[in-house]
Amino acid sequence: MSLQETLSNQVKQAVLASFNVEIESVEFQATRKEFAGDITIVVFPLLRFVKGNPVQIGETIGDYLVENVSDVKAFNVVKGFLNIEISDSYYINFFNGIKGDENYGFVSSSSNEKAVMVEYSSPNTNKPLHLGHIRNNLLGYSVSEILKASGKKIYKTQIINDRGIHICKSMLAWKRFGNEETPESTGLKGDKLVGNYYVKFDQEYKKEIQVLVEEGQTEEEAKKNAPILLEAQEMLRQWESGDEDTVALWKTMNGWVYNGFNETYRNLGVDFDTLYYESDTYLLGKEFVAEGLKSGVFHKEEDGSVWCDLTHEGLDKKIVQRADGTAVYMTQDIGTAIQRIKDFPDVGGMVYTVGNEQDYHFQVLFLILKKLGFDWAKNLYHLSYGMVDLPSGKMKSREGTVVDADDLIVEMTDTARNISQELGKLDGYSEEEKEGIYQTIGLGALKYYILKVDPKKRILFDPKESVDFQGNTGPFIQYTYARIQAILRKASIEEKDVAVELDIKEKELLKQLQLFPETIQNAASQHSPALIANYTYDLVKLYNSFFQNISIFGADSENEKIFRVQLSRAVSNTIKNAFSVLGINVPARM
RNA sequence: GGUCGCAUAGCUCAGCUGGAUAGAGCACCUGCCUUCUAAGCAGGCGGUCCUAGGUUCGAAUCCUAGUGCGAUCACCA
Repeated sequence: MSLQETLSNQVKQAVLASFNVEIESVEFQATRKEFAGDITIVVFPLLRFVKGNPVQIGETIGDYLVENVSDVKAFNVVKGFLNIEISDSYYINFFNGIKGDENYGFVSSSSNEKAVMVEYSSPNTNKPLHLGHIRNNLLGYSVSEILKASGKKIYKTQIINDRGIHICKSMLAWKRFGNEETPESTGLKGDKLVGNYYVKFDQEYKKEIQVLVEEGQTEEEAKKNAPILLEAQEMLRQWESGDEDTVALWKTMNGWVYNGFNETYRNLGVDFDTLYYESDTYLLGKEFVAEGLKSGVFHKEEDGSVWCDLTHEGLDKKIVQRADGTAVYMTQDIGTAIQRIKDFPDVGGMVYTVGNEQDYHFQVLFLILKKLGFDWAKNLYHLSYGMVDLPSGKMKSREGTVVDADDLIVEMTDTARNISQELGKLDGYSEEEKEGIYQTIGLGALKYYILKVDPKKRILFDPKESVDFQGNTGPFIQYTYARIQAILRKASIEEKDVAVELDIKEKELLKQLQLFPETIQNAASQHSPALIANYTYDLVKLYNSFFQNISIFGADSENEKIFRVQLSRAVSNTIKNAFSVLGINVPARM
């Protein structure tokens, strides 16, 4: 039983014994620094049941707790706050229980629980990944790892948008202007090469519009009639009819893009358990339109289009099938969700990592799936996140105002290299080892910078102001980890449980360590890596203060030295575990 | 216009189910490297928690209305 549960029961008994009243719950909070004590019981809520002066009630309960709970050492009452001092032995016991646990904070998954499928990334195959994708990838990966750490089984997936007019545009431009260029012949990453032709298409398209306008067409007509666009549309029709040459080119160019994406994913440190391709799934869902019509969830208009009326739920009417019988985006998503459950029958819920511009779409999607009667539909979660904006406004790939993912990773690594070389602490390491550390730090800075912010909020990213390496940052936390490793390398202690008198800083560290498991659970239920990031920062702040103010090797007694080394190790292990669910590595030196 | 989200220090952000004098980092200013890694520590400066009402013993937190910013409301995906 946790301390809080014990205290809660004892407080209830105290109130029953002293005032003859039964209360349901007791409210706790951490004691503020300026008061003596470790945990505080708020007396005010009890006033509803117990008439009297809050201070006196607090005193009465305090007396009872000191008398009856061995871990309660002393208490004081300030206004309606009952501050309780907990004995050192309680914290020492806790520490000895967890200090050897490498997986502290993590819950291993139980086989009888349903798995969760997390979708993230899901790019289009006509252009390279940018900063917005980075946020998506980091969030999706981290939430997956957090859910895993909280005891869930996870499948990471993405749906690759590999078909449609956008990829035909790149294909067409390559055919016209590409001179048989390949990633090999140009030395370009495949996604970059294909992206270049997407831009090329747009440039040509604009030129043709210009010409048509000069010939007397309106801008609107010109946009529809530009020959290059008509040709791209024709290409899409050919693709849909299975034209061999078109499909072959499509496969080749998508293959280039996948190679490029995989390199970026590898550098970013994210991965997937299973992939879905829109070219396979875009026809799914129509059978459920028929079923929904039968059950009355959907209805047909005179022109043959099929709709779902959600006005009773406070939403609009939503189309699920066009008049010509073809599927729309919503139809596909319905079909894909159902397909996933078929493919992975142990999945009982899904998380969609998609930007907040699609909030409405997912609200509707989840509602429709519920109406269609799927019991897993209640376990769907849209991990919605704010856009990453630049000072100049939104990122637009066609206008070239994007922060390229690969470039950014290189830049961050360069910054880490510069700072590190200036500090010169890596002497004696090989160049290869050094590069690995630079990348760990650079990526750590980037990932932490993005993940520490509440997913719901927008991020303003200024490429001119480099991401910080000091203060509340990834490198700060990594630095503390490396610092502890230096201690551990030098320390030779006898491994045993020791009992020492705790310094205030040591006690604060133990309290913070105690919070880690519940922080993982909270982060999982709220789908928020930011909670882990902030927890870790608090832990590291406390450790650094301890480190700088208390000597480890210069401890007064051998037992104190042993305890401090063990405490340092437990802190570094917790940092490592916390960062692992954020997808951030920790260096042994930096 | 309807709906959804956000608004806290000059800047970037915390603030858990309502609790004590609202916290960090950056920036600016002071100190601390001959001793375990100074990417650090100790301290200073800095607040109309968007506004107005309401609920409550108690509101940054909950409710209502308003303001500002963003998103969305396609037989596009």
